[in-house]
Amino acid sequence: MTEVTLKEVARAAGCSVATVSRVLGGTRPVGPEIALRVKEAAERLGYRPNQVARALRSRSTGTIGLVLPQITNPFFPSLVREVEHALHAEGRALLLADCDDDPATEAARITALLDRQVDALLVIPVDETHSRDAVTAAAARVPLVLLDRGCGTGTADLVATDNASGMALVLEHLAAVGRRRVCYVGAGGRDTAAVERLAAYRAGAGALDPEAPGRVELGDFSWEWGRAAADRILPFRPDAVVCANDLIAIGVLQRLRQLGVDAPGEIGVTGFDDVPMVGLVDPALTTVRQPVRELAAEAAQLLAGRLNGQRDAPRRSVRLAPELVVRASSAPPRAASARQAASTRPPEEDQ
Amino acid sequence: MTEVTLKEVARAAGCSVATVSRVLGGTRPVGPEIALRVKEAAERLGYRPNQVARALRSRSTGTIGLVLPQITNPFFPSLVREVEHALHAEGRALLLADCDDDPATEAARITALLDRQVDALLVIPVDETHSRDAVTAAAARVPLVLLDRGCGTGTADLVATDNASGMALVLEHLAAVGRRRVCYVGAGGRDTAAVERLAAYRAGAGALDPEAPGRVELGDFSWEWGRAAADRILPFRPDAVVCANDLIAIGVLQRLRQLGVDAPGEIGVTGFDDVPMVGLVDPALTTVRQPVRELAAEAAQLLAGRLNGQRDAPRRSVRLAPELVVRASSAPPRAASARQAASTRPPEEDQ
DNA sequence: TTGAGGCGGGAAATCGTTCTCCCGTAAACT
DNA sequence: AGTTTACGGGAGAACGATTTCCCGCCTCAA
Repeated sequence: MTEVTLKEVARAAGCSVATVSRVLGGTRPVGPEIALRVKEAAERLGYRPNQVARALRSRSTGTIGLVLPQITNPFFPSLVREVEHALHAEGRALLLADCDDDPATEAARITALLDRQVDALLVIPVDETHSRDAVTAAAARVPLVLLDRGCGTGTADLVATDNASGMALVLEHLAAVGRRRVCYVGAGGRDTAAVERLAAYRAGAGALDPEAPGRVELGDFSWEWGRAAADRILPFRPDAVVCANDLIAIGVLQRLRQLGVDAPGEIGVTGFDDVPMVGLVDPALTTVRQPVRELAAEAAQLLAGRLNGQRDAPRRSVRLAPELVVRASSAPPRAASARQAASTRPPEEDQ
Repeated sequence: MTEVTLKEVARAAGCSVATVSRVLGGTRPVGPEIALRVKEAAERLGYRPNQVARALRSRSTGTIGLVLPQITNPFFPSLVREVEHALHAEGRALLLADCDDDPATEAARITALLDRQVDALLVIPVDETHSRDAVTAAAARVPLVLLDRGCGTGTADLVATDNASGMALVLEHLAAVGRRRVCYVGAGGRDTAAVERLAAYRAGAGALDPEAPGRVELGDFSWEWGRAAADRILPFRPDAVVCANDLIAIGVLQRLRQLGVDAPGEIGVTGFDDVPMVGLVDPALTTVRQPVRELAAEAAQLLAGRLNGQRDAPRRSVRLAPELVVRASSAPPRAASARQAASTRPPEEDQ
């Protein structure tokens, strides 16, 4: 009554375990009358194959490890959700590991997952440089796809948002609504999200104003930093603040409001990620939406490919284009000329 | 070079696999010189025990399944984080399953995890009634702890916040700041969070105002509903709105501001959960903080107990007391008498 | 009629552990 | 001295599936 095994099904169906395995797995043709008896017996006994035994024999657990910096970072839950759905749709399961933003914990989690014989790993690295050793070591043992963030170059497959083009979209948009005196509130972390967005800002802001690439304040990805940064960028007298993610942008907006600065009338603000909570700030935040579902789907597909023999295909690096979501926080400034305002679509209403 | 097994370590150390297993597992005393040779060989070869084989033999995977309604619900990430840390600290791993708020998916995920031979399950049920069958069936096969939400009575162990006392704290507090004309914006879902909070409101609100228990609007746990509900409760002319969770409260606050209603001057608002984003609304939200870490720790400990033989101990139901966090959104109303205001601690500053 | 080939089915090896026997030898007791 | 423990160690049976052989039978062609 405890656990129905192949052997018991075999006895009930009056045949050998090999035959039962073949019927249930469809591995080899089996005579129709025996096949029926087997299926019936399995059904009647409520047989469920033991995945552990199956894994031991076939050297595949059907399990994928996901290692991420901090599940409490509001960008990750939706990504985790999509990954979970993509994997379960293929009959795989997800082992989740949270690193607390600490590279040492990350390394420990990775080896723990490898010990559990995961078929593959999805890793969102904590730190571009400090994560590298653990990631490359792991990539030598199982297929490994870096997700959302890179980690050195060429160490593993990568599926991430194209941060550079996202930032370019933001800068183009700001130019279109007539903002020139932009500045940047970013994160000083060594993860690629922080690094690439900053680099893209520096590369693109010069087109708006030669001084703009220099007007940069770096902290972390929190709204507390956004609040603090607001005070530090005011001396620049900017007409737009480009933020490295939504949390920072929200903090900036809050502090500006507190200081009585009109946004977007006086200063426009943009974010990055389009996390759910941008829907509740006022003014609604213009931001760059990461293609979360597509990231997850692409990563899952890449993994599936690696697991089906394409183990030694060349490393792939997939960049998915993000989408600019224009909302109220970057509406044309009060002082904008009529020409510019007319040539621009009005920001969409707060959803 | 692919995978170091016990057999290879045994050969390198010049002894049998049984001995190696005993040395590494500490199962039985082994002669000191052989023990040293074994440890050295294992170290040198970089031996890592295959957890799958170990699981098959010892009938324990060291793996725990966590089944939750929606990881994108902002209350869950911190809970998941604490659970993950608690489990990894004991050398276990976490299989995560997201149900999309759908009982059918929930049932499928549960059986998928059981097929994977999880040692135990943590379940945050989607629906008090529709989740019941799957949960009781699963509880018959492995230790199962319901987390944060119940599911019928007596079907499994339970670790949750004491919603009733949390709601009581809110009502007491509102009384203390001199608010009487309260109403409730809740969720009509069949999960216990919704049900218990509503019941506690109905039970306690009568002490403030005989009419209060009747002033109830039910929707779901979203801030969209909070916005909509704000319009529906205004005809009550309340001086306080008690919300079933923080998202609803945030929506209510937003809509009130939009309508030009002064909060907390005219209407006080309270939430429930203390999710991170309450830090960024204005006025800062008075809410009930769930003891997330303690919930996770208690659940992990309960599981550990069940896994160490106390399989048949009587079902436990642990309720942890939440804590009222007083912030600006429930400050005494403008019209409050000096007597009441004086007898009340001023709301703490926005953190 | 007979040998080759296909096909349905079973026996048993295998995956990498853990754990139960069992066997020697040395120490301790009668 | 003889018998019993105690103990260190090995051989091998599980665990529950998959998979490789191999065998008997039936069919078809020579």
